[in-house]
Amino acid sequence: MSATRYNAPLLEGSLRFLADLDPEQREAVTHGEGPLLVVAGAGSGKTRVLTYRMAWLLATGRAQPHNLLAVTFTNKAAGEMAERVERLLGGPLARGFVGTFHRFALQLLRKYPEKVGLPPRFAIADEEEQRRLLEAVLKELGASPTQLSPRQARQAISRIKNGSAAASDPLLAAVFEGYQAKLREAQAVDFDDMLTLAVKLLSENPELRLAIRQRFTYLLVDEFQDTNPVQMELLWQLGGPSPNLTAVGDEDQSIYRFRGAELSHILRFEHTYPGARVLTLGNNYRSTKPILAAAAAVIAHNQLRRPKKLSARGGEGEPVRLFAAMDEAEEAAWVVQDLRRERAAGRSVAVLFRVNAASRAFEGELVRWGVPYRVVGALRFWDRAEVRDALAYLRLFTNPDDALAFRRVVNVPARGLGAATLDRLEQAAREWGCSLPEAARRLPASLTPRGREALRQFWGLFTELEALAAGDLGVFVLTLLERSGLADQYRGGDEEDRARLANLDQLVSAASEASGRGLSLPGFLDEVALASEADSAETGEAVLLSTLHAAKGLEFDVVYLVGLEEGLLPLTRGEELELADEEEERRLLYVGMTRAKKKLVLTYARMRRLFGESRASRPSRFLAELPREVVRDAAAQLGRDNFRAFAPSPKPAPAPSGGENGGFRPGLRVEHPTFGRGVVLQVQASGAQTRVVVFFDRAGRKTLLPQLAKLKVLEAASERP
DNA sequence: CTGCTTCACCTTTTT
DNA sequence: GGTGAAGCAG
Repeated sequence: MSATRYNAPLLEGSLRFLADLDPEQREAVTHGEGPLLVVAGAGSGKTRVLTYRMAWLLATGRAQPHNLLAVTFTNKAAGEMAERVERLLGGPLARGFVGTFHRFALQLLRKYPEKVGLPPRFAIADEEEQRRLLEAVLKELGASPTQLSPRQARQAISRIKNGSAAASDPLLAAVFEGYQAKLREAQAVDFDDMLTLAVKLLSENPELRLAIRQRFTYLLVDEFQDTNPVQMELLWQLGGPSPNLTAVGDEDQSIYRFRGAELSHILRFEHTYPGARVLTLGNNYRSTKPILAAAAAVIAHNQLRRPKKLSARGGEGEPVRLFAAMDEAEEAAWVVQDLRRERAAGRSVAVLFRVNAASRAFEGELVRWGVPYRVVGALRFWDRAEVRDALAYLRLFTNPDDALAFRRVVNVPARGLGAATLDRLEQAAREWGCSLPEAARRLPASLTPRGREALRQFWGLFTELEALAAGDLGVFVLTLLERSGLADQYRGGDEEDRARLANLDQLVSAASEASGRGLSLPGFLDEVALASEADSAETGEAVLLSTLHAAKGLEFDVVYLVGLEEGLLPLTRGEELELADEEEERRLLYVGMTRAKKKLVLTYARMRRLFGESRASRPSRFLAELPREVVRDAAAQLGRDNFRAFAPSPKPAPAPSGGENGGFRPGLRVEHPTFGRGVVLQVQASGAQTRVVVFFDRAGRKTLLPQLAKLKVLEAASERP
């Protein structure tokens, strides 16, 4: 089938959509060729700009659908974006790609596995499998858990793979190597491998790279502030030095540093892509003035950002509300009473918290009052043990050499194939130089007669399933659940067992539904592996309970941001916080605050039970950053908690802009003899010395003494509050 | 080999 | 308070 063409009448008709945009948005949407960064503050319509830009590119004939490659952060965002573009155009986005970096990478790898040395049906190792492999590697290397825990190793390896760290430690290097070997042996890749291998694929195959560049002539990236170095490299492979790249992002909403995201990608965009255009969307259409003023005041304390102004187009509205609870129970009770009133008034409501564990108190309270709610970020459906067992069977069916899947389910339900049998199989696999499942198929002589028989039965199931492979996936999965005994495990049990059965039912429905969309079994498994929690965060009638992370991109009439306490937001593990970490915590708060359209409530508890035991807690340091005039009860509440005294003494306070600090103020473009050009982030007056924090295009962030550093002022920055 | 009990560790945040 | 590994009896 040929690509959809948008003919002239439709074209003219569709350009009318430009009238929906404000001048800033229109400027971004109608940008021609070359790299473009759209700095889009919270609620400034960035998704609108991205979708309208895609529509504009199509409607003006610059691109055909298959020329568009749009990358979003979640699958859900991708779905919404595609839908909105299609609605604007009244036509399908056939063969255009709209999805996550990972999905794009996986698609490439599925198409050309042999070019990067992968077996055609490689598996995707989930977190638990990663941990298992790492435990084994660490054990083999004789590393004590105090040296390097599997968890630390996983984090470190992930950072190395996504390019935000190097393997400098010898032990870590050895673990890395052992881990990769085991992954390959199991014919699996982990999440980070998808990206690194996609980069490898493109960088080592010039003809393929060229073909892809010729096909995808327009690149669009959402949430650009959360890209990590490998993703940047992938973009580079896809677009080269002067791509038609539209990057949309906001450094104030970067909340994935822990996952390797680097703020410098957005802050240094013009340097990475010389000649790039940078546009700013400065109108916030989401929140009322008090909400936005409060959020802006908080985020202004960050140094690693472009100073900018976001003006509220919304009305005055009610002040931000602050509530101090005795403990987490009172916090939940108060919030639920308040949100019941809001719901009665027909407003959408969310409760946001820093850590998943905080949702429990609210769930209890909501159940008590019969308020419908949805939890995002709790144990994901796809992560439930019974679902994973079933998926492992499916994986093994898809790839008979998937050792990780085999290991998971040979003995589920128990069929007498325990540790001893697995040891023998492993031994045999080593001797024969084949995969573990392959050894199990060859039934080595070392097996006991019972083990042999059990394995025969086990494989018999797969033979039986062959006959159904071509049919409906739902039927296939249902048969699998019955014949394997997975379902029987939970029959006639307690409430928990019934819940498990219900989950398995849901899996059957999901498979059936995927089948209806034309997905094959491998396609279904890939989709499941890439599914994220945020994907399921529908904003319906129910109250949404969500982590701050998972709430990014959503909006609600009323937002309750709870647990604003030292140690919880900012989250610390005992030790003090580095500046970069504190700033990320502040951004998290900012993201949460800017989800609110009409009403924002911030709460904290003086006593919180975390971990079984009760601990006295202090209000978050960020509360001291709220401008009192927009916060109701602030003086009373904070005064009662002697809050100012609690607030840790801040770093040298940001100097008032335009002050007497040698003529430097945030936002100024400057030049340095060694570091080159940059922008002033902050001016610190401490004693007689003035220090200037500058973010250099090439050299990154530096703190300088301008008296010594020969900093030259280039120009006044465009935005000035 | 299984299923039970006990014990340690844990907690960010997620594609 | 929850999970998962380890240890032990049948």
